[in-house]
Parts: sequence; C-alpha cells; structure tokens
Amino acid sequence: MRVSKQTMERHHKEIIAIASAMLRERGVLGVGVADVMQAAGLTHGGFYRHFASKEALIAEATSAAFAEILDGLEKAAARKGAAAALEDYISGYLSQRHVDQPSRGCPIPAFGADAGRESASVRAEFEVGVDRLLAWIAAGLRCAEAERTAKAIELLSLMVGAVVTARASGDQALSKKILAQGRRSAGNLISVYPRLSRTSTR
Amino acid sequence: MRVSKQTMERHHKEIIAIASAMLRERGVLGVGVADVMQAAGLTHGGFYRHFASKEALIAEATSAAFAEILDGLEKAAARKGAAAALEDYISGYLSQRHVDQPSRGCPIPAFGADAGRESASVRAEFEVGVDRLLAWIAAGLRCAEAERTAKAIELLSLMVGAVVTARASGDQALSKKILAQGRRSAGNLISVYPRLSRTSTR
DNA sequence: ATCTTTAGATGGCAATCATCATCTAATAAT
DNA sequence: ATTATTAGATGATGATTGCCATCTAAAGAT
Repeated sequence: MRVSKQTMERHHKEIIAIASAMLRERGVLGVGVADVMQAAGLTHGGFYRHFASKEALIAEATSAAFAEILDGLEKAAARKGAAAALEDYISGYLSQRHVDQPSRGCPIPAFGADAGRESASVRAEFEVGVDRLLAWIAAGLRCAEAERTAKAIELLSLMVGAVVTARASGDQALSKKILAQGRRSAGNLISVYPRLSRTSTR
Repeated sequence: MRVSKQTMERHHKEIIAIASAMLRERGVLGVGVADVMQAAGLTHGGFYRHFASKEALIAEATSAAFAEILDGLEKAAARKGAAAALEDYISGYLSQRHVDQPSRGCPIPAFGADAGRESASVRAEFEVGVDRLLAWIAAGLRCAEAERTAKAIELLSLMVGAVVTARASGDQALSKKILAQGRRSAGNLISVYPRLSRTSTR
C-alpha cells in the first residue's frame, strides 16, 4: 500500500533511528534488515524502497547516531558552557550506565571495530563523526590552543578504550576498576594544570 | 576416519589458532564454524568432536590469543627488561601495522566490543587476559608501586581506544593523527616524571 | 588378531541472511 | 474523475548459519 510523503519520511527516519540503536547494541553483523523493519512496524520487503542496501542503512544510521549525540552536546555547551558540558560528557561516558546500555551511547566503542571492517562509505561517516566529536571536546578544554587537539584525541582514546575494555571484561570487579580509573585519568587530563612530563626532556 | 591422539591434538590446536586469528580479523559474528574448519583443512562436520559449541571455540580462541601475546611479552621482558619491553609493546601497539593487521594483534580492540555481547564464559576469558596484561604492563612502569596499577589501566585504555578509533576512521589522515597522538600520550605516561596534576588540588 | 572406540567426512537440518520480483492499495498528478 | 506512480506487503530467492545423525576408516585396547 502506498503512503503519503510525510508518512514515508517519518518511516525513513524511524528506520534509521531504530537501526542506529540496534547497531550499537548488537554490532553490524548482529543487525538484520528484517529485524530493523519489524521493530519499525513494517515488513522487510519495503526496505529497499528506502535504502539501496544494508550498507547504505549502516552508513546513514552511523551518521544519525553521531548527529544525535553531537546535537545534544552542542546544546549542553550552549546551556552551561563548553568546559562544564565536557565534564558532564566525560562522567556520563565513563559511567556504568553507558557501559551497560550501549544503544544510546557512543558509536565508537559500540561498533567502531565493526566499522573498520565495513566499506569506505561507513568509515567515512565514522570519520566525520569522530572529527566533529574531537572538535567539540577540544572546545571544552581549558588549555593552550596549540594543545587542544592533541589533548582531545588523548581524552577520547582514553574514554573509548576504557569503555571497550570494561564491556569486554563483563560485570565483575575489573570492569568497575577500569571505569573508575578512567574517570580519574580523564579528570587529570581536563585539569587546568599542565603536565610536567609534557614539557620535559626525553 | 579416525586419527591418532597426537594428530587430533594438533588439529585441535590448529583450529584454535586459526579461529583466534579469524576472530581478530572478522569479529565474532564474522567467523563461521565452517570457515574455521575449512581453513584448518578439515570439513565442518568434525567440528563438534572438538568443541561443544561455537561459543566454546570463541572462549578457547580468546584465551589462546591472550596467552600467545602474553607469552611473547614475558619472553621480551626477560630478554631486555620489563621497562624496555613495555616501550616496544607500546610502539608496536600504536603502529600502523597493528591497525592494518588485527589478526595477530590485541584481542581487545579487535573484538572486545563483540565479547561484551557474548556469554559469561567468553567474557571470563577476556577478564583473565586483561588482568594478566595489566599486570605485565604495571611491571614495566617506572613509578611508585601504588601508582602502577592505575597507570597500567590508563595506558591500556588509551592504546585500545586509539586503535579502535583509528581503525574505524579508515585509512585517512585522521587515523594517522590519532595513532601519532597516542604514541605521544603513551610516551608521556611511561615517562619517569610524575604528573603535576596527579597530586594537585582540584 | 580381533574388537571397541572415535576423528573426521558426508550430507542435511531448520533458521536466518540480504536481496528482489510481484502485487496491491492508496497517494499525487492530471 | 481518471490515471500514473509508488510505499509497503507478500513471498521467494540462493547462500549461509550453527548444529547434528550417520557412516567409515583407522587407532588403541584387548
């Protein structure tokens, strides 16, 4: 049955939103076209009126996941300032909640490894998202302009690695230890005080 | 056809070795039982004489991957000292080669996210491996005893996150930038000089 | 030398996968 | 009001999935 233009656009967005959550929960290969369509209240056959392939959906869903997160971050920065928003972002990122619920969380620890195995179109979306995220983080850092990008990369790497490792290590003590240490390390990183070692000889 | 005990044991180990490489290359869902058996020169039917399930293979292959890496690390530490071996480990970990060839690399960035979705038996193997790896890293750090574990966790998180993010971002400039910054950050971390911010007020 | 055991081969199971041809019902254009 | 267009439903495609029953040939035990 045919459907109005608005309805179709709504369906399109719903499919992407559902896919972006399922992607983060189950990974690229864990998500089936039929699963996504069923979750959207549609049948699997209509999928190819919306997307050229599963790969195209993955790319769009990746873009949407980053866009959703970055929109939230930019609003938060506008509301309470870049530095305070960054602190909130870090504590949320390195929370048990984020580890336990990947579906609304950061795409990088959730399916970054999968994305590396996907086609260039998916990796390109990831690249754009990471770039935007790094720029947002850099804007919230209280440090010399020249150091911002470097520190942003260090901070993001630290957070991504802590979440991946904590998730892999299950719900045991080690997982919590990694998260707690991640919070401490990130706190040090965003501190206004420069590192002695950063300017040291070596 | 039946095969001698030694041959069977050899087959068993070959299956695990192949699976551990394929796991890191394709992820958990990207590896099929038939793929592994074919790569081992066997047919898929014999698989269940060796393993109770695919899950059991994943668990054994995870354990084997960590064991192989840690054996190498311990030998390196015995040969040239823990601190020097750690420096080598870091530069290898954050190399383009490691990003491009996951099959012999660290399991954490390769399929840590997948492992988080797997059963407790797989996650348990991951936990043991991460624990051993952290202990080895800690032994190579030149810093106060009390800080070793914390620094080891920070260093591992940083490295895992950098590799995941670099892989996800494709083979472009961003990927290389993340790796290069990871090397710089890791270098600062293992430096003998303590961080000012670590002991600072906040 | 005979018998029991079993690793691996063969083939097939139902389920799932991405993809697509066909049909239909309703929208959008005329 | 009539017609052209098309979103979605239906159902099937061949390929692949993990898993298993059966067979067989060789190893290990007697």
